[in-house]
Amino acid sequence: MLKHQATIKEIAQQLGVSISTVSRALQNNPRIGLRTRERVWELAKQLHYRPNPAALVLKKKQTHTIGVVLPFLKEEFFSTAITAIEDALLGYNVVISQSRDNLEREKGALTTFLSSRVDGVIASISAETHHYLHFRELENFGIPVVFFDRVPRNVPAHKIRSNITQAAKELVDFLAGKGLERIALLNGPPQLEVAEERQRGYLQAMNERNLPILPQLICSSDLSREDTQAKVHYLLSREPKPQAIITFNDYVSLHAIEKARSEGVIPNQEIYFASFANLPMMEYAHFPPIASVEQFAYTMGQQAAELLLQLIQNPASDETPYQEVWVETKLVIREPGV
Amino acid sequence: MLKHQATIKEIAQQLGVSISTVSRALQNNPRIGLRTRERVWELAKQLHYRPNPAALVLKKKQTHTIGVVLPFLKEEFFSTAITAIEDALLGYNVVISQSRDNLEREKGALTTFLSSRVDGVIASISAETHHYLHFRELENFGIPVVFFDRVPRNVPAHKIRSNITQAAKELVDFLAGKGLERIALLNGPPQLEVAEERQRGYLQAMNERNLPILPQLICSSDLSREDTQAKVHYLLSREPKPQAIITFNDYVSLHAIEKARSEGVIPNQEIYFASFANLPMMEYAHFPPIASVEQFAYTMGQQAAELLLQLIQNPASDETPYQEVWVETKLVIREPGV
DNA sequence: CTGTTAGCGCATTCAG
DNA sequence: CTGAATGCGCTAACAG
Repeated sequence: MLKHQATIKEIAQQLGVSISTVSRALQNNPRIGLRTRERVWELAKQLHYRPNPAALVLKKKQTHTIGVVLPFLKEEFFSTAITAIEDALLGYNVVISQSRDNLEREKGALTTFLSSRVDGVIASISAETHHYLHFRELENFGIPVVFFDRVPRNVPAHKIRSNITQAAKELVDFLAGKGLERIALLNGPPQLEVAEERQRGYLQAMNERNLPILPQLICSSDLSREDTQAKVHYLLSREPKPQAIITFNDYVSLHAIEKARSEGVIPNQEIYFASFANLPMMEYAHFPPIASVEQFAYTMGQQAAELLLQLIQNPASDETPYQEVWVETKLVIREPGV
Repeated sequence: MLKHQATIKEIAQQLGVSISTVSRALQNNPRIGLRTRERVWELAKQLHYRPNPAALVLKKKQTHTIGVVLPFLKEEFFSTAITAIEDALLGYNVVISQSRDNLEREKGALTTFLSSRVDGVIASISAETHHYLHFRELENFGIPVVFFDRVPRNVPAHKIRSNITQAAKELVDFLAGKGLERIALLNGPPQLEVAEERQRGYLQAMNERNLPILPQLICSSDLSREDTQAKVHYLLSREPKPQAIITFNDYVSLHAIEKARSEGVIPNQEIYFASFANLPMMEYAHFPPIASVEQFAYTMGQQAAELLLQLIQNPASDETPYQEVWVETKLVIREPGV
């Protein structure tokens, strides 16, 4: 039982040298004699010495910790992004916090991050988030914030995003190519820029193809299963019924399809479903959306981490412009004949 | 732009009092006059003062941080457990690290935890982990470690576990009740106690029911899709073929079923599949296992967190016995007529 | 009721 | 080549 983490002071005492000698030796400072350095290193190893990060933080003003807030870890899109962030931020501690699509939780996470003096923050905002003051506060303290995927709307910030507008157009084009006309949009919370973009792309494509834009076929869910299914019920009771429904993401799609089936609809036959994310688990789903926009979660996480790293290293003066990085998407079609 | 976190020193200077007065006032120490306390609090608020945790750590020897290592965040069982841990450990920072079923990564995570002086660790070991020295090292430094679900085999430790042996028996009983006799076991890595328990329960139940125990129908996967599918190929080429396959968990089951289908088997008709975990996503799977053991991930995470909290608070002398907590399981049958 | 001081573990400046 | 002294932000024992 050691029960105690060794300090340079102890090493110094045992070796009969001064603390600063040990400190320097441990940093392989050439000013310290080779012989001494070796002795110090040896004893350090023997005592399982590890520098106390708290002391380092106090001196260096850098915690080597970054905070990540995102809605749900259980969504594979986000857990994959986390993996990328971990990989890109080797040497940093990554503290993760789930907002669970709740603004108050999100604020709480940021407060914790501020208190613990993280060096930077990566965020994907909650479905409830309609202002970004809590993020701005971090920036006021010089802590850079990079958003990915769910970025705030109409707000200058560092953003890693997919070209959702374009992807939404491709989705409409694909469905229209199948001869479908009444295409509905079951979107996510309007305060999310990614929702606005879906709608923009949807409208553009519908217009370009001279398809009818029916306001009653455009609605949005707060992403809960209940709300999604209520909206599906609403859509299915319109006249004429939609022939296709584009949903905010694969989870919404799954919930939507479940509801549609319970109302007697045969998915991707009577009504086509298409969505965003292209989660791996869709491969095993009974009734997956027929098409989904692959969003490359790993790449997004990676880009976010790399940008943050850059912002942390370069002082980030007040004049530094906000960066926007665009990540490719890819339309994945699931042919029915499996 | 503030760009600078205020300190008690600054507050003290601006108020013309001493540092310790401020420190005490902020702790609402009654020794400080009410008037002074109010002034301190007010200025602190105004300056957005937040205590520097690094300084606190240096004094108090407590980081209020706990580390969690587990195989994959993207497995819903684990992300749910994390959520429970977060909920139970309010006020603590939770640092998460994925081993990705890799021993070296697991060791790396623990080294980081040791360096950063976490107050405790919660772990679910990797598929490769066959010794626990890296965990013992933390304990040698007085850092308590609680394992959940994937606990090390034949090693005294704090463990939160399901009664897997019992659950495995129920699984066999269920399948035998359907008149099936040749029941195979596609298990996980043998070094996991949870794998051993599956086998124990399987063997017991098979024996009690006088069913044939065929060694060639018992094998284990390293949990990768490839290995799982290779083992399925092996099982399907035995003579006589198994009538049912119990798999390590739902993911293995999904991969197994996928392979079986590609070999022309109709799942849960020609060959029945049953497994552990009962992931919510199974509800949407095309060919889910017919039965799955619900393991209550949230409860397990919660119990782990609560036990850890207790260990952190109670000094944990060398005499403290290792605790074992058992969490209920529940057999969930998915009736085919959906 | 309040101030002074020491010290947590470490890097670093200034002296030898 | 090495040591002494200082300070990072904070608490707490000791002194008034």
